[in-house]
Amino acid sequence: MVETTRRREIESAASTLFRERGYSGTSVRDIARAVDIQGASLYAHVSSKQDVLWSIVERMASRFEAAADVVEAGDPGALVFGPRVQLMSLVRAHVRVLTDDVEAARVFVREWQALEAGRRDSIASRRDAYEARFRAAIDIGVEIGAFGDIDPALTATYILTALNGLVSWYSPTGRLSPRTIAEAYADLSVRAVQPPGGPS
Amino acid sequence: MVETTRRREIESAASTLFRERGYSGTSVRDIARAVDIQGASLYAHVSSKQDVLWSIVERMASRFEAAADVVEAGDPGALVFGPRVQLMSLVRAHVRVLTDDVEAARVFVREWQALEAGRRDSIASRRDAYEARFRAAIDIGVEIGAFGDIDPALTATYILTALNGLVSWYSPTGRLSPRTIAEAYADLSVRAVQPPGGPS
DNA sequence: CCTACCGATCGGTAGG
DNA sequence: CCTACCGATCGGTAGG
Repeated sequence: MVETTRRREIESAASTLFRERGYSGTSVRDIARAVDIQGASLYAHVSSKQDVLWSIVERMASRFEAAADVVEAGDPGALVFGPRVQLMSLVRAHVRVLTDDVEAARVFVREWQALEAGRRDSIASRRDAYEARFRAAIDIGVEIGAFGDIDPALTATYILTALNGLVSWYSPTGRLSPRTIAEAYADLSVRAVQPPGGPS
Repeated sequence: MVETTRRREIESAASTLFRERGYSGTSVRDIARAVDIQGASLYAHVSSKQDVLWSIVERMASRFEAAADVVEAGDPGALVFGPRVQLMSLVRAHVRVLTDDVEAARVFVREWQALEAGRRDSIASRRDAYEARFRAAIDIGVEIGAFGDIDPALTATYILTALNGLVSWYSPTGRLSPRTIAEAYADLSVRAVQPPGGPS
């Protein structure tokens, strides 16, 4: 369980399989076959099937958090342009993480509930905290009147589920580039929170 | 396999289990236990586990189609008020079907890919046709300038995935009523397609 | 709807 | 990383 490249190979193969068949629809032998070893040999690299799922989900959770950190720390325009720009940046960052590794992203979005209780709870609260960052931007926008009179929590959920929906249709070889999608989704999201008269 | 009420009981119990653990994470014995019979006895009512999934998914597909039929046939205002009202009505109808039976809706949204190839393809094309009805409303709005300059296909996907996201958080006992959600989601969706200057 | 049973496969361990 | 193996469980059938 030391050699990192082999471990990554396994996680990558597992991501694809978990995405296609789900966590419980994928057997340890399926994963082993995908990396051309015997089923039992997989345990030379991982300690359990749960362990593989955890690695994938945990890594993706960290990526989303790191991307939001960059947005919140690095954008000097946030204070100038306010919640509109902040929300658009968060959306673009989220889409970028999703499209950077759709296989793993899909596992994160759809299979995290297959984690054992303790780990599942940990991911659940990290997801809540992450969603709160979107909610915060919307809160401010509503307060200062830059956004319409919307429910911030419900709106954050609406937007985030729309973004996460990407994992069920996006393909790197599809007609739309990650950039195009990120821009279109940022526009749609920011327009959804607009006040009736349009942006000021 | 005649008695309808028992069959419905089984499908309802299966919906809950499929929602919680996924199709492949649920055993035939799990379903049987939920309706208090022996595992093998389930086969007196259903012909296979796939069969149960199919019944749930097919029924939900029909409900979505029927709801959209009502919107398209029954609303005399559609011609007067145009694509804005049409889109809002489609959104409201979709949310209503989702909230009417979240357990089954979640199975429809998340487990239909566990169907065997033929049935999966059939559902896939019905989903495409359904999404096309949203796309059509958006197409018209863009053409006549009621909506902004957006990609109708991408926008329809954005909206529909946001709506379907409901299945991962909605609870009948939660703080938000189906009506409140339907109205908020219709507003958010219609604002997302708005032209820059706001509605005319 | 039950008991009894089927072959196949499951996640994982032992011991090299 | 392999062979050999473990007990448990899988979806489903036979026969009543």
